[in-house]
Amino acid sequence: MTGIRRLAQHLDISIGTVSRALNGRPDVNEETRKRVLEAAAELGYVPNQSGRSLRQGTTNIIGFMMQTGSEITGQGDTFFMSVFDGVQTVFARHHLDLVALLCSSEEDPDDYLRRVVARGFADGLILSATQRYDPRFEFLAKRKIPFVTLGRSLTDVGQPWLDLDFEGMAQVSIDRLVAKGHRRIAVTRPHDDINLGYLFVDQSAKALAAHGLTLDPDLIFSSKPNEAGGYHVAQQLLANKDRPTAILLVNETIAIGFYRGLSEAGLKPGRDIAVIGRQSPQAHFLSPSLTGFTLSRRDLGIALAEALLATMPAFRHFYPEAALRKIWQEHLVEGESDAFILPPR
Amino acid sequence: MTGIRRLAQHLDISIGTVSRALNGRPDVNEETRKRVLEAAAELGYVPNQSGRSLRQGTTNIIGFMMQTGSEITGQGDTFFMSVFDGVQTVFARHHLDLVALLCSSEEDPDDYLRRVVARGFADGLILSATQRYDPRFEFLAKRKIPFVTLGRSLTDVGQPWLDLDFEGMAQVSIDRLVAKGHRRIAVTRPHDDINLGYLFVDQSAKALAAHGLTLDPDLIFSSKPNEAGGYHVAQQLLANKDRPTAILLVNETIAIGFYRGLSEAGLKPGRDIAVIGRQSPQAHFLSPSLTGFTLSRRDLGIALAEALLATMPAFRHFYPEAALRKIWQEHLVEGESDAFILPPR
DNA sequence: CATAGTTCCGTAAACGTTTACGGCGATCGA
DNA sequence: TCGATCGCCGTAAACGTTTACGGAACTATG
Repeated sequence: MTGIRRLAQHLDISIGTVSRALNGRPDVNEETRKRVLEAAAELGYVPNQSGRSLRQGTTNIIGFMMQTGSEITGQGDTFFMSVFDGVQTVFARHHLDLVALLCSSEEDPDDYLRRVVARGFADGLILSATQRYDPRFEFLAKRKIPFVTLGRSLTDVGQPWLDLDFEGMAQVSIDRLVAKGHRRIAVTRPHDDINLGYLFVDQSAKALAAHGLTLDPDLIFSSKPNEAGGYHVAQQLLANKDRPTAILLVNETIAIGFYRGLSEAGLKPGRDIAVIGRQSPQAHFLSPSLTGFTLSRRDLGIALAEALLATMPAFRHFYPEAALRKIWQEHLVEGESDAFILPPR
Repeated sequence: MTGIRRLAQHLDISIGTVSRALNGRPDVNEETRKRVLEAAAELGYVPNQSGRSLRQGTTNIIGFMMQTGSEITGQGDTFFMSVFDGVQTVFARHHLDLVALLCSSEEDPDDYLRRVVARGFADGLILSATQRYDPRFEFLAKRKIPFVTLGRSLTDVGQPWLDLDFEGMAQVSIDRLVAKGHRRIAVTRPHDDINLGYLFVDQSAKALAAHGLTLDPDLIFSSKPNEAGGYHVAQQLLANKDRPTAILLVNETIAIGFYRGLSEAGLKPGRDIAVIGRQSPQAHFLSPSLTGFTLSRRDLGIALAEALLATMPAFRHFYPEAALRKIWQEHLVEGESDAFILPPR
């Protein structure tokens, strides 16, 4: 309705000049630029996205792909919301918009991604929940779509990634628990093929080995990354004939269910068993308070955005020294849940 | 690259025919349609969204507007994710895609919406977190953008809405607590101008009045809709000189923080105070278990999608009898948190 | 004063679709 | 047999931008 044509007509100049004025091109008189901008504001003109995309093959949209359905996505959405906020502060500087691309639980993620790319939805993508082997990487690389992943994978196409320091968390946790006398330590891992599970379990085993201990395969508990999964972990733990004295929870969201499971059996974290997990807005208010790792998700979002832009030709020069690949250290917040010290034998 | 032109050339027919074949137009030979579809699949052709949108002014995208930043969005983890899943099962039938439009916490929601609309992002919108008076409604109505809201508002432009039965929850909760002997009952409400807070508090007062009781203004606790808010509520409650014997928590996510706050003061829900809240995946695993209201969020999502499509001319005839406005009853799941019975005086 | 350079602006061609319009051959009805 | 109808298809004009190109007016330079 209020296209550029109408705006040009209203100002009695050509649409070419209007476009140049709006896009900050140098070859336009500053005086007329001012007039154009004022008129645009007055008439509430905003360029039509379709027309612009069609012409210059760019959408000014970055998509963050995630999966819906409570079964699959267990990451609390407060996690992503905080990350989003960091991402957006960077994008806002470049007039980029962030949208969440929601892959239904009924659709195959690879098919979904194919559709997104073919339709030309976004100029760049952020992928999360990276699988151990993730075919999405190769697909995007072949199409030369800029993307960054939140999470590593054994599939490596040279794209930037950021990840949390799961190895570090395993190492620090094991050392800490062993120092408190624990020798029989359980670990959790997500039930699916998400990559972090492998990293965490492997490093836990290595850390134990360094102390001359082994990771009992019966003490590796798989769980869905949600509260129900945590409850199930507690049940697995209780069912073990030689009950472990400590446990590491790799997922943020399972702590609540795990606490509940223990409580029903009359056990209390920090008194009857040592628990180390991941801090989160929820876990922070558990009782007894959870000892766990944390980091600023907002900063993570900022880094994610910068890493992505650093690979996009149009924005690369803004971020010449962005960290393209980085493992983010988390730091341990001490709570009461790992207060349980095993008496020396 | 692989545009419709290339596809037509490969088949040696005109692009017009190709387009008609792909779009299921009647005036094309079934034989050639088959050839076109096969070739399209073979070459991996997917119509460019920008070109299509530009031509027919439609994007096949529905946007769900939400706000990022942990301060603001406190809706429980998987609440939206489950709703999304319901929405998508309906949209999938019509080749509509759902994306979450993420309004940064640094941007004014009204401005954001203006931009979204002007750029022609989506064919329809779903709004949540409806304010008591919500200017977004009038803006969208004036532009004739189809939209539906998850939540009522005093602003009413005739759009469809769905909402949870906050009045019913207040009524049932109050009746239940009064029957257990409670006379001094506290309620919570969100700290901002979101509409549900007014509904809930008003109805609570009415329900109390029906029993000859009054709602003490000092027992209306405002809180941010997150765990920290719940903790703060507990502190407010403990600071009250004439401590209430029961409390209603209107937000899903505040229960955990509230439990923690009580626990630090040596109080236990169900033993020292009666608590009724809202069920959620987290609350389900609280200990003692929370008595609270729940409903199928997936069904809510389905209804939301159908209500929206029923207002869109292109889809209206598919949903002739969709509920355009409906208050969704929740049902009470009994837990242990309201077991506390006040001895008769 | 002539020439070259600069500054600004208008013109028009793209970008990839969809769709109104018209046309051609074939079929049908009388 | 002839006109009308029908089925199918090609042509070309839109949709709203951006941008390469060229030109007009002015300035600087010799």
